[in-house]
Amino acid sequence: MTEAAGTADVPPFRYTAALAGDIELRWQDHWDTHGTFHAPNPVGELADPDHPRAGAPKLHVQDMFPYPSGAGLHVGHPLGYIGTDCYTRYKRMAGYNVLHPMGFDAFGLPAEQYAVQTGTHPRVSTEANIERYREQLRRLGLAYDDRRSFATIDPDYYRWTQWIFLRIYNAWYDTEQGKARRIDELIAEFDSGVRPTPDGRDWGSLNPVERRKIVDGHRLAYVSEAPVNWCPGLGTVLANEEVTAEGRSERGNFPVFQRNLKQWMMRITAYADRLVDDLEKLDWPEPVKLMQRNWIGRSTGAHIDFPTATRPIQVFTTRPDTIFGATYMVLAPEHELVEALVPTTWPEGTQEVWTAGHASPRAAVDAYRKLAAGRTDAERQAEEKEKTGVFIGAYATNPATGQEIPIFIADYVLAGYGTGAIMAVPAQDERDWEFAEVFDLPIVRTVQPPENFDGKAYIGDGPAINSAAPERGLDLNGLRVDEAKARIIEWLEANGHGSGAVTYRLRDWLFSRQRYWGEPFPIVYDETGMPVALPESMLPVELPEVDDFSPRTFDPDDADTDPETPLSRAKDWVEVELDLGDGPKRYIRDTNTMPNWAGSCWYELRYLDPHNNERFVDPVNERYWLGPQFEGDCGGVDLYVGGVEHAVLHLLYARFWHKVLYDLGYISSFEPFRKLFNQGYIQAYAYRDARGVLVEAEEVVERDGRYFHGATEVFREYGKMGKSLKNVVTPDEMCELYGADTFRVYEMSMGPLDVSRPWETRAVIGSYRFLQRLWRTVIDEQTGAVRVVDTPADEPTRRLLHKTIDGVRSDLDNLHFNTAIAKLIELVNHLTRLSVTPREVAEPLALMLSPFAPHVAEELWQRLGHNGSLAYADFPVADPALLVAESVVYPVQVAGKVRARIEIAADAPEEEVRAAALAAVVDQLGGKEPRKVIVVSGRMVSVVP
RNA sequence: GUCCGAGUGGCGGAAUGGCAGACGCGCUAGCUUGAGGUGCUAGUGCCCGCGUAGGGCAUGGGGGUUCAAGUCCCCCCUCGGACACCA
Repeated sequence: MTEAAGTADVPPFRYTAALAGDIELRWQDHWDTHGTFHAPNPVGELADPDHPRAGAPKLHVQDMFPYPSGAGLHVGHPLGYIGTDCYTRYKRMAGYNVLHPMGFDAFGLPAEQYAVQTGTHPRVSTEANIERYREQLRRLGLAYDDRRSFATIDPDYYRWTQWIFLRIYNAWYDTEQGKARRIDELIAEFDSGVRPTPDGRDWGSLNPVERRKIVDGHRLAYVSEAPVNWCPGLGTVLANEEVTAEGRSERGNFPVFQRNLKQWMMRITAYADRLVDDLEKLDWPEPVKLMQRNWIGRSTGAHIDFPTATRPIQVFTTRPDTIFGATYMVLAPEHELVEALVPTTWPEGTQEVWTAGHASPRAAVDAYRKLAAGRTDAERQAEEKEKTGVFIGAYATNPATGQEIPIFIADYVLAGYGTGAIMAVPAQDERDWEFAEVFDLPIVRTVQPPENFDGKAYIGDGPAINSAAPERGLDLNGLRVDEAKARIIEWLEANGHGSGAVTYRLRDWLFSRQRYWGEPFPIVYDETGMPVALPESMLPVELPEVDDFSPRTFDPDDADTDPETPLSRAKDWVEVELDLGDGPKRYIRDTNTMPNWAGSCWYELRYLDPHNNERFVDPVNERYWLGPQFEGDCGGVDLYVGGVEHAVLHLLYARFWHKVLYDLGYISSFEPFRKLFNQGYIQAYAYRDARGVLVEAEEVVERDGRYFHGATEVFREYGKMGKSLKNVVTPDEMCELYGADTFRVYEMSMGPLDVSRPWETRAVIGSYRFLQRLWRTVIDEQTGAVRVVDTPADEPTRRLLHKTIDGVRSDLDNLHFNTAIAKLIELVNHLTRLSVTPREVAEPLALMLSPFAPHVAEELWQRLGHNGSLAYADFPVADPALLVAESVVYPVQVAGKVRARIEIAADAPEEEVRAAALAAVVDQLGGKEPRKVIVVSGRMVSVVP
C-alpha cells in the first residue's frame, strides 16, 4: 500500500509520503545543525547577543512533560505538543523570543514494577524509553530548544530537587508576615527572646534536643507521626488523593488502613489562603480554578464553645448567625470528648427514640460506634442518606439562648473536618433538619424565609428572627445574614464564647514513599534519631544500587505491618560516617524516596537555566522569562498546556513550591503558570465480538451501520486509545503513510484543541490532499519547476489573501488552529482555480503554512528563492485597506425570513440601503407600508411588515 | 445527590444576537488509468416539487425575550467528567 508512490502514473514531482519524508528529515537535520530553535538567555552559558531575538519580548510556552512509558507514543499524546509547536512557531515569526522546551518526568512506578518483573534496572529501561520518545517527537518536527531538555532522573536535575527540599525543610511559615522565612531567623527570634516558645518555657533553659524539637515543629517539611494511609498490599503509604472513596488504593485496589507512621509531610496548609486568593491572578480555565478552590475548601465562620458538665465542646460553623436556632449538638462518633461526657444512666425525660432501645448511654454509644466504624464509606452511601445517630445522655449549654441542648453522636459529622462537632441548626441546614425529624428535635427558624418558600431548611439570606437575648446584650433580629454574622462574632469574642475562624479541607501533603525509583531525601538521622539536613556540598544524594527494587509487600488485609523500603536493604548506603561540622560521626540515611510529583514541582524553573551548576536558576534569567510583567502581576509561564487530569494535584503542588521559593527570595514570580490551557483527548473506537473479546480495530469494516471483523459482527465502544483495547494508532505509522506535516495538519484540523474527539485514520487523507494541492500550486508535478509568476495577483485573489492573513493571525493568537487551517484550505482551493500562482500569494502562503506544516513550508520557501530557514521570517501582516470590501451584499429579511439580496456600495448611506432593500421586497409587502425597517450597516436589512 | 462541561447533517466540526452547516471525511456522478486508488472535476442537511423555478422544516425537548436566537433567560431530558453528608 505504501508502494503507491512508485507506480508509473504518479507524476514524478508530486507531494507524496516518500517526498514528504525526504523533506522532513532534511529540514530536521538543518534545524539541528543550525540550532534554529535555540532561545537566547539574557545571561550565562545560553546567552547570545547576536541571536535575532536577543532582547526581544519573551514568550515562555511549556507543555506538561510526559512520563516516558514503555509503550511509546500513540497519536493522542502529541496533540498538545503540536498545538504549542504551532503557536510558538507563529509567535517566533511574529517577533517574540520564544522559549519552548521539553523534558521527561521519569521517576515513577511503572519502571520500578518492570524492574521487579524483569530485573532490568529502572534507569536502563527509563533511559531507553526516553530515547524512543525523543526519536518519535523529533520525527514530528517539534521546535524545541534541545539544549534545555532534561529528565527528572538526571542527577544534575534531582540534585536541585533535593536542594529545594532542603530549602523547604529549612523554612518556617511566619503567619504574621504571611510568608515563609529561613529557619535561622526563627532560631534567632527564639534566641533573642523576641518570640516565646510554644509552651512558654524559657528558650535558654532548654537542652539542644528540646530546642531542635521546637524548631522541627515549625519546618515546612517535617517528620510526622500523624495517621497515614498504610497499604500493606503495596507496601507503601499513600496520599489521601491516592485513596478511593471506598477506602482502597487507587492503584491495585488494595485495602488501605489508617495507621500512625513516621512520614515526611509538607506544610502546604500554611499556604491555603494564598493558594486560593492568587487564583484570581491566573488566566486559567474557570473549572480548574473551581476544582482547586473546592479542593482547598476554605470556609469562613466561627469557632464557638458550648459549655458542658466537663469541658466545653468547640464547634466550627459557617453560620454563627443562626446560633439561636441551634437546638442540639452532634459529635463525630470518634470525638474525644464523648468518653468524658457519657453518664451512667439516661437523664430524666430522655425520649425513647433517642436511646435506640439501649438500657444505658454507655451501651448506646458503644453500639453506635461499633456500627459506624464497621461501615465503609460505600455502605454509608448506599443508605440513601437516612440519618442515624444516638443521644449520649448529656447536655450542653447554648451560649446565646442559655438553654440546655442534647448532645448526639452521628456519622454525618466527620471527625476529620472542622472540630469534629457541630451545633445543629435544623431550620437552616438540610442535614440537621432531616436528623431533627428522625429524632423529634425542636426546629426554630432564625432567618425569615421569603413568603413563597415552601421547603424545609432555608439556607438563603433574609432578616434574622427569634434571635435576641437582651439579658446577655445580644440582638440579631432584623439583620441580614452578613450583618448578623459580624455582630455575633463580635459578641462571641467579647464574651469569651468563641471567635471568628477559617477552616480548610486541605491537609498537609504526605511527601514520602517507600519506593526505590524516586529522589532520595538529603537527610540523615543522628544518634538522637532526629533528622539532620545534609549540606549542599553533599548533593546529589544518589540512589544506591540494590538487588530488589520493590518495597516489601504484605498480606493486603494485615493492617498490623510496617513499611520496609528497598533503600533500607542497602546497608552500606544507609549507615554512613559523615563530618557535618562537628567531626566524623555515624548517621543513618533516610530510606524513603520523594513522591512522583517532586520532579514536576519546579521544572518550569530549570528549563530557564538548565546547565547552571551554581544555582537552580540564575535570578536574571528567571526574571526575564518568568518575572512579573506589570505591578501586581504574578509572573509565570506564559502558556502551559496539558490535560485536565492534573487540575488539582500537580498544579497545586507546583504552585506551593513556587511560592516557597518566592518567599525565600530565590525567584521573582509567585505563580509558576500564568496561563493554563487544557487540551482535549484523542479518543478511539474499540470493538468487541459477542463474547466480549476485543478485536483489532484496524481490521474492522463497517457495513450499513454495523461492524464486522471478518464474518463476525462486532460492537463498537468509544473511549481511550490503548494497547489493551487493540485500537492504538501511532504517529510513526502516520508519518510513514503520509508524512509528519500531514499528521500535524490533521491533528490541528480535527477540532478545537480543548475538546476531546475520536481519531479517524481514514480522514487523514483530507489533510494530505490539502498539502498536495498546495504543493501543486507552487511546484509543477511533471517537471518539478517552480510555477510561480512575478506578475501581480488579481484583485479578488489579493483580497482573499489579506482576509486569510487577518483570519489566520487572529485564529493563531487564540489557539483556534482548526479554523486557521480551514482558511488556508480556502485560499489554496482558490489558487487551484487560477492558471498561475502569483508570488505575492505563494510567499505569504508558505509562511502562514509553516506553523502547521513546517517542513513543506521550509521547502517551498527555499524553492521560492530564499536562503535558510523561515523560522525567523516575518509572519505576514494584512493590509487593512484590503480587508474592507467595496460592495456589500445585504440579505433582506421580511418577517424574519430572507426574501431578497441587494448588492450595494459598502459606503452607501443607510437611506440608500433602506430604499434599495424596500424596492427589492416590494412584492412581499403587498403594497402596504412596512411597520419598521432595521438596517444593520454592513450586515443586513430586516423589514417588519 | 452536588458541582462542572457538552448536545448542530451519515461523521469530525464552522458560525462578534444578523443569510445555520465554513473546512474536511464519507457518499453520488463524471474524468484520468490496462486495472485498482491516496489523482482531478462537480454535486451532497431533511421534506414537497420534473426542477438549476419555488416553497416548507431544521442546531436534544418545551417555554420566553427580540425586527432577528445554535448563540441571551427559565424549565426539562441525555451524555461526559469531578466530588462524596465539608458544618
